[in-house]
Order: sequence, then structure tokens, then C-alpha cells
Amino acid sequence: MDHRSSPPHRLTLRDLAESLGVSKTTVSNAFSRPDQLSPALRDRVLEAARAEGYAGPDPVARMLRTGRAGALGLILPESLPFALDDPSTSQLIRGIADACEERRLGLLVIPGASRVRDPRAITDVAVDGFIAYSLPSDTAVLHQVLARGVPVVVVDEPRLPGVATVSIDDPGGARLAARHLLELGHRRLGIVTLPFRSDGYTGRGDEARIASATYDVAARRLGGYRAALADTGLAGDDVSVYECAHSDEELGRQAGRALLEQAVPPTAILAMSDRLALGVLAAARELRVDVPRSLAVVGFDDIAAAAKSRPSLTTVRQPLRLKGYAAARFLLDAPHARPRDSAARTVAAGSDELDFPVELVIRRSTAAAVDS
Amino acid sequence: MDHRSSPPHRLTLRDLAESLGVSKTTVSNAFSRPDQLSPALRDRVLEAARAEGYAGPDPVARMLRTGRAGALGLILPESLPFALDDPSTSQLIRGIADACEERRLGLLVIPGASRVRDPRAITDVAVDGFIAYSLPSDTAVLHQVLARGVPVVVVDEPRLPGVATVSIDDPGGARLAARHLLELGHRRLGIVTLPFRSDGYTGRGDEARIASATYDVAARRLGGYRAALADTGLAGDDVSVYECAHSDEELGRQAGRALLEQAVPPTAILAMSDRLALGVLAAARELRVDVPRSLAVVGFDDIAAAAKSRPSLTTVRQPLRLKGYAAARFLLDAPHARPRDSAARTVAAGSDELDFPVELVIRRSTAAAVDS
DNA sequence: CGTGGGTTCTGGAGCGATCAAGAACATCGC
DNA sequence: GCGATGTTCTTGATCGCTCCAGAACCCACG
Repeated sequence: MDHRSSPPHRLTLRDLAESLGVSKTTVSNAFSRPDQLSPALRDRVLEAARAEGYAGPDPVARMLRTGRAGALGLILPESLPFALDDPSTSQLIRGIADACEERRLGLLVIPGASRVRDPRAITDVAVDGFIAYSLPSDTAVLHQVLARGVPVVVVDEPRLPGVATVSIDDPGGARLAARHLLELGHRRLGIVTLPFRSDGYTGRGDEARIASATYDVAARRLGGYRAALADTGLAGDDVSVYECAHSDEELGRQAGRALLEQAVPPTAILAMSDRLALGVLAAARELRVDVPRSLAVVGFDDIAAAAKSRPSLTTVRQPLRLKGYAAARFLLDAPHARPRDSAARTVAAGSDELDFPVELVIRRSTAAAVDS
Repeated sequence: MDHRSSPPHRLTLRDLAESLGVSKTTVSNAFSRPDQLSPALRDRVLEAARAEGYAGPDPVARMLRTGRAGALGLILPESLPFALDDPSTSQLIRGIADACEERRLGLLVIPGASRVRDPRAITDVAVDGFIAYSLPSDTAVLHQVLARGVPVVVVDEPRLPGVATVSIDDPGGARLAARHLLELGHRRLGIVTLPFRSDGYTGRGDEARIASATYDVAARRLGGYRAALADTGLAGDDVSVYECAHSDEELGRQAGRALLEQAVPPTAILAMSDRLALGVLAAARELRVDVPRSLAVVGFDDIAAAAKSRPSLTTVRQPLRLKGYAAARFLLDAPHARPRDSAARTVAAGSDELDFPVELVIRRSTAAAVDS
């Protein structure tokens, strides 16, 4: 009771202890370890806290002492608006949120990481670990995260040696999609890709860009498509590639138009995401190209809209939500995820990769080629 | 140099200072206040940090010292999946994210607050303030937030005396919508409402529930609808009300069917959200009720899908993204938003309410009544 | 050469909690 | 009645940093 009222002092655990005539530890226990003190005293403390307006232990001070932040950092490549727009990203987030809720952890979102960013967004944030989603390999962010020394799990990309990664079999999925079209007799294929680099380029495929891709996923899926072509003894010659800067319907539509308006248009189009494929469908509609009779389209992801489109979309299903959940669990359950007992940067050595299977879902956007 | 290597000690600022033979303050300044020391020494410190693998000042320790958490807490009524699904919520989040990005703040998401929740989700989290979105007035969460003593801004509801609120003119917007229908000659109206309470009830309107509403928004909008009826000299008699537990298309469809399958169906339906209105449109389609010829439908919010639906939706536009942005700015710019200098619980006394105007957007889902 | 005003750097006191170790007191068996 | 075993509460150190006040130094001015 000796400090007057010069600054409207925020009540602290010690103040309460003093005014009650007990030790700080006792007050602390009353809040955080109820079984460590007699119910009577506990009630007295809690009662006094309420009366004096003490809100409970300061989370930050506790974090400093215990070394746990009680939150997960989620690093997203695009802005939050975009992430929320994109069904596959938001499915992933759901999965992560599920795991956070189970573990009573907060979820701290750090969007826009594919652009150059203030490193403080990473270094100044109180988290027990990061989940980095689909970042280009040339972004500084991931290295900042690694440098911070907290556990990290990467989802999808980039695959870095020694960094825990949760992903899918991208080449395998792509191969499945392409093989499906080839088996249906298609020989002139178009490919609508996700970005190879994060420079905002949209346009015809460019081998130089592809060779220097910083987005692994696009490169891996393209590899899968081409592997299927090679299986069938086809060179990639009759395949035109169109790259989109983002995964959205509008760019997919644009890509679809570009491919369909070629002198010799493809009879089938492989799109690296369902949103792109949906855009291709829109382009076909505009150009009065019948799907699947004159054009077969295959997507990737199997978002909810894929089953609802007209025609419904043949696609490669990946377990997005599960992937998010698994990534969070991977982060949390890993031995090194414990705070301050190790300088480990990744979650686990050895079993640091978790790959989910994919599955081809055949719907109505693909049919046998009619030779034209 | 006296602490050996028993635990793989995480490098601290002091370790670095010692090994460099400078003071802790100097190292701290090298990272956080570059202008406070000579460039030469600064470089030497930074160089040593890199060499020894020191990642920079620990954010939690800094928070404790400076009293700033560098993050905003966002409290959402529903689960994150649901929030991400809902276009109006995600628009709001965008606005908040915009402001956070401007101010280099993290965004910590706390979903599912309308259910009973572990108070630790609120008390244990390091934030400089909370934005509470559309919470029922009987939820404990908001009181926990208030008790924590950090600044709070409520968006939409509940309106609590002395608590800063960002909102819109709900009764006014609703009145606009209803008046529009009345002016078109409609006299038999149906109303599809947002939930009045958070108990998951979906079904016919129930005056007892309405009177004891814990969701202010639904009550205020209903008040607006009824005010318009009163303006026209109509009692509410010819108005059937159907309450939906959530704002989604499926429940809207269900509500639409229930209203349209009545012995004497309404000629016009007022829905408290666009998603509900879209569901009503779906119901009308199923029942082969022509919109707008046999049924007029008005929504609320003006989400992107409202302009794209068939027919496009007449609705009450509210600036969702702006509302989010404003809420964050309100929180951050308020005098009391500064840490530890006050026990103020709300952002500002006096000007603690920020209301945005709404606007009726007339599209093709409404037309003059044909007397049937 | 002394004085004043910068700049650059240091030391030590906290920020508000938790935790390990131990003191005080009661309980119990033999 | 006495050591043994708990239970309940306290003491003091510590988490890693930032900030305040001041020391040390440099330079210039009169």
C-alpha cells in the first residue's frame, strides 16, 4: 500500500500478494495451479483479485518465464484477402485451426510473405513455431524463420533439406491427371500452370522461367504431366503451356482463351488448380466449346466447387484440411517443438517429411477424344 | 563464460555482449536503435551476431519490457472454417488485416467465441487489444476481455455502454429494404432472420425468443423491418418470420421453402443476409416460383455473390471491409490503446461509437407486386 | 585551458511472472 | 514421543530484454 497513484498502475501479482499478506507464489498458484494451495486460501485470493480488479497473470511475463508463447505462426504467401478467397488455402487453414483449438493455441497470421517484407514481422512475434505455406524458394522469409531458431514446418514448398515438410505427391498426382487424358485418346494437350516465379507474370510458358522456377509445386506438377507424356512415348511438342500468376478463375479464363484461340487448339487441358480449371471452363463456355465433347478439362485439389461446377470437374484430390491439421500436429508433437531446450531449427531429423497420397476423381469434364 | 554447456543454451543478448566485450545495452541498440551507436560498432555487433548465431532480441522479453505485444486479437463468434466460408466475415477480416499490415502488427485469431470457451484463450494471449466481432450478448468472452483490461473494439454487436463499437445503421438499412418492397406494392411479407440467440434454433419466428434476443443485430434489423411496416400503417400480422441459426445458403433455402409452402405464401421476402437471400432464391427455383415476378427477395450486406446471382440480388449494402479497417484503426489510434498507462477498458469515452451508413442497391430480384 | 554541449557507451534496475528449494506446520504409525 | 511423510506456503533467483541516469570521451569556443 505504499505506492500512491502517480501512474494509474496496472495491478500486478505482487501488489495483490502484498495487499493480501501472502507470497507472490501463492497468488500465482491460486491462478495457475489450484491444487497447490488450500481451497480456502485460494478462494480468498481469487476473491481479492476480483475485488481489486486484478485480471490474472500477465501472459507476456508468463511466456518469458515459461518459454512458451501459446500460439502458432502461420506464414502465408499472399495477402490475407487472397488467402481467404482461395478455397484450397482456406481449407488448409481450417485444418490448422482444428489442431490449434485442440491444443488451446492461438493462431497468429502473417500474410503476404512472398513479397519483400519487413523481417520484424517474423522476428518480433511471439510464437512457439511457424507453419510456412507454399512459399517461393527465393523468399527471405523462410530464412528469417530458420534464423529465429523456432520450430518450422513447411507445407507444400519449398522443400529444404533438414526442414520438416508436409506435402503431397505432386508429380504423381499430375501424372495421374495427364495419363487419364492420354488414355482417353487426347494427343493435343494444353497445360495451365500455377506460377513458376513470384513476379506476377502471366502468359505463354517459357522454358527459361520453368527451368529457374522458385515455386516447386508448379515445377513438380509440370514434371508429372510430362512424365505421363513420356510414358506414352510423346514428346512435349504438342503441348502448349500457359502460366498464371495466381490461382484464380479470372486468370484461368484468360489462359483458357489463349489456349483455345490458338490455330490448332488442344483437345484437353490440364490445370494445376481447380480455380484455374474453373476459369478454363468459363473460357470454353464463352467460346462455345463444348466440355467434355470438344474439350476435356482436369483440375487439381478437389475443392468443393469442383463437384458443383457445370460440368462437374475431373480433378486430382488432395486432403487439404488434413494436410493443415497434420502440419500443426507435426509441429507441436515433434520432440524439438519444446521451447528453449535446443537450438534445433526443424522439427525432426530423419522423419522430416510427411507426404499424403492423392487420388484422381473422375467427373464429367473429361471424355474420350473425338478426332477432329 | 562460466555457464558450461549442459543445456544447449539458446544464445542471449547478454552472451553476445560478453563475448564482444560491450554492454547489453549496446547490443540491444545495435538491433533496435541503430542511430544510437557508431556504425562501426554496430556492424561489428551485427557481424558477431551472425557469426555466433544470435537471432536478435527475444520478442517476448522485449514485450515484457516495452509493454507492447505487437499483435491484435480478433475474436470471432464461429469457428474459423465458418468465418472463412462466410463472405461478409471474410471481408471484415480483410479490412482488419489491411490495418494490421499498415501498422506492422500480427493478427491473432480466436475463433468459436459464441460457444463456451476456456477463458485462457483470452487471458493467455499476448495482444495489444481485441476486436470482438458480432458476439451474442450472453457470452462470457466479452466480459473476460473487458476484465483483462486491454482495449477492445466491438464490431456490430453487442453494444455495451462504455465499450467502443463500430457498426452500421441496422434498423435504417432494414427499413430501407422493407420500404422498398412496400413501395412496390407488396403486402404479404416473409422475413428470414439471422439468429436471435446462439442456441442453434432454426424454425418459425417466436416472439419470446425475439424478445429475449442475445444477438442485437437480428433484433435491430427486425425492428427496422417492422418500423417500415408501421410507417405504411400495416401491422405485422401478415408477416411470417423464420429464424435461421446461421447465415448460410442451406438454411436460407430451408427458410425459403418453409415460407413459400405456407397456405398463403408471401409475395416478398426480406432476408437479413445475402447468404440467406441466396438460399431463398434457391428455394424459389426449386419450387418453380419466379423471382422477381411471383416473389421479390431482398438481402443484406451486398457480398460479391449478390451481384452475380441469378437474378442479381437487391440488397442493403454495408461497407464490410471498411468496417474492419476502421475498427482496427479505432483500436490502435485511440488514446487508451497505449499500454500500461491506464486501466481504461474501452478505447475512448465520448466518441465511442462509429456508425457507417448503408445503402439500398436495387437489382433484379425485386419487382412490383402482381396481385394474386 | 576550462567550460559547455554533443555523441557514444555502460551499469543496474526493473518489466511481471514462474520455479526450485526449503521452512513451517500438521498428520501418522509405531 | 519421535522421526517420517505430507501438505501448505515463502524466499530468492531467474527468464531476456529495454530504459534511465550517468560516465567517458571528443570537439569547439571563448
